[in-house]
Amino acid sequence: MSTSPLRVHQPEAAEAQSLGDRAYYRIRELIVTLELPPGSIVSERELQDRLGLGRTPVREALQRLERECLVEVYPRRGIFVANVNVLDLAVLSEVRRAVESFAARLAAERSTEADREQTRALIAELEELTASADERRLIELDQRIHRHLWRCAHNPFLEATLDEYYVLSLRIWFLALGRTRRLEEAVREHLELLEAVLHGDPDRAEAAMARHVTGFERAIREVL
Amino acid sequence: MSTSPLRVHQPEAAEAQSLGDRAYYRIRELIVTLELPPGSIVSERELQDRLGLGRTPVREALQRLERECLVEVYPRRGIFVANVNVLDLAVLSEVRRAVESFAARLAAERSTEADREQTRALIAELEELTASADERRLIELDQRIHRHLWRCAHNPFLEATLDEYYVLSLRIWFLALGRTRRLEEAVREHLELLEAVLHGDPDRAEAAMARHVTGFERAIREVL
DNA sequence: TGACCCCGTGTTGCATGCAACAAACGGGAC
DNA sequence: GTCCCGTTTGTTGCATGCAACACGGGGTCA
Repeated sequence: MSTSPLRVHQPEAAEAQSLGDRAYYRIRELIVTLELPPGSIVSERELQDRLGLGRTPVREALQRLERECLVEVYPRRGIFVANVNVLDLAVLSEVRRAVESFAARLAAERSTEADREQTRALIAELEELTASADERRLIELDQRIHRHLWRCAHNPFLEATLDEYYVLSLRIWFLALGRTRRLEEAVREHLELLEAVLHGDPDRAEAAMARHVTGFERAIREVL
Repeated sequence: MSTSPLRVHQPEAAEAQSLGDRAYYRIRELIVTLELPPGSIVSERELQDRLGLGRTPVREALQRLERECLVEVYPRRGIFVANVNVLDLAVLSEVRRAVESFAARLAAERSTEADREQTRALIAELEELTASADERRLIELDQRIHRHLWRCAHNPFLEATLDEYYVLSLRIWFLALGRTRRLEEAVREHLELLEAVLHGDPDRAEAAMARHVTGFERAIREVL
């Protein structure tokens, strides 16, 4: 599992981060990939040993994760990986549908030529992918596509907000991993979405993203 | 100044919070109300003395504020209150316009009877207020209105996200304090907004909120 | 006069120790 | 057997100490 090619995106710096940041990204990945499953207990001490880090960085990371609803801290009792229920999925998808759609609209309006270059590259990747549908690879690509679109929107606040929501969604996706059967759909949705952004069609991009998020929600809910 | 009736809303618990939370809310208020002006340097040590708290809670608060773009930490050099420029206002308002509008739509769709009761109370307050227009009182009321609407939307993620954005906007409002001249407008906008929510008219609520955020942005930009 | 170096001071990053509290356990009384 | 209570263990909240680094000032040398 730890040799899996799949990773929750760890931004930019390979090394340059503080220990607190590194702890954050590593623990977050453990949670999102379900290596630390929902409801499980995690103590600061255990994470210190597991990550080979001191207590301060681990604590910083956990506080951050708490604010992002990935763990729940019960003072002097323990820390638990947040549970997931179908209601969360609805509430979360509702916000994502609105905000991601808006970002897609902006992306269609604001893509620079460099942005479009990358968009074309992603489209090419998508077209190659269709046949050999490995879901983990699809997750990784989905992630890259969303992140790319956020950047194309050229609004850092939006980017940060969507990243937070995306991580929560991604964990739910992992819960459903292997039981969903809509890869082709997803690919088609992405293609239309990217085409719309590439051609600077905000309405179509917004609608395509809304459909994509809705489709994602439905597919997950079916098997959750 | 510290006796001002105006406060950045400090959620629920009067006492029950941890020291870290208390440090967070107090420092945030200092920053939003410009008692710690943009660009000024704040050291952990100084805040410890000022708040009478230890270093750990202060550090936790500062890290949180850094993630929310209220301070900037330069490792081993110092911590600065984030600067504000007109570009930030545009980028921020853009997101707020989209997300607050969406929340207003949901509020119109989902208000419970208890919610409507409070909405009516806020409308009454607004109508009384019109004459004696004290801007600080207006800020306080604006804040209560927005928070109320978020709650009416019944989506905790949305609420948290909008709170974060609102605080950033509020600081900018403080920067322009006393130089804006659109109180009547704001009141009218709020009235229409609340009426639309009260009567369960999502389209009108959404549009009213979009106008409100846009109007706010323009009014501030004029004097910034 | 100007450039350079050394070192003192201030800052944050991180480790660690102590305290407060919550739960679990065990023994005793009934 | 059951209930109650003291103790023990584990957990996080917070304070504090040390280290690494950045900057500034003063002195030196050219």
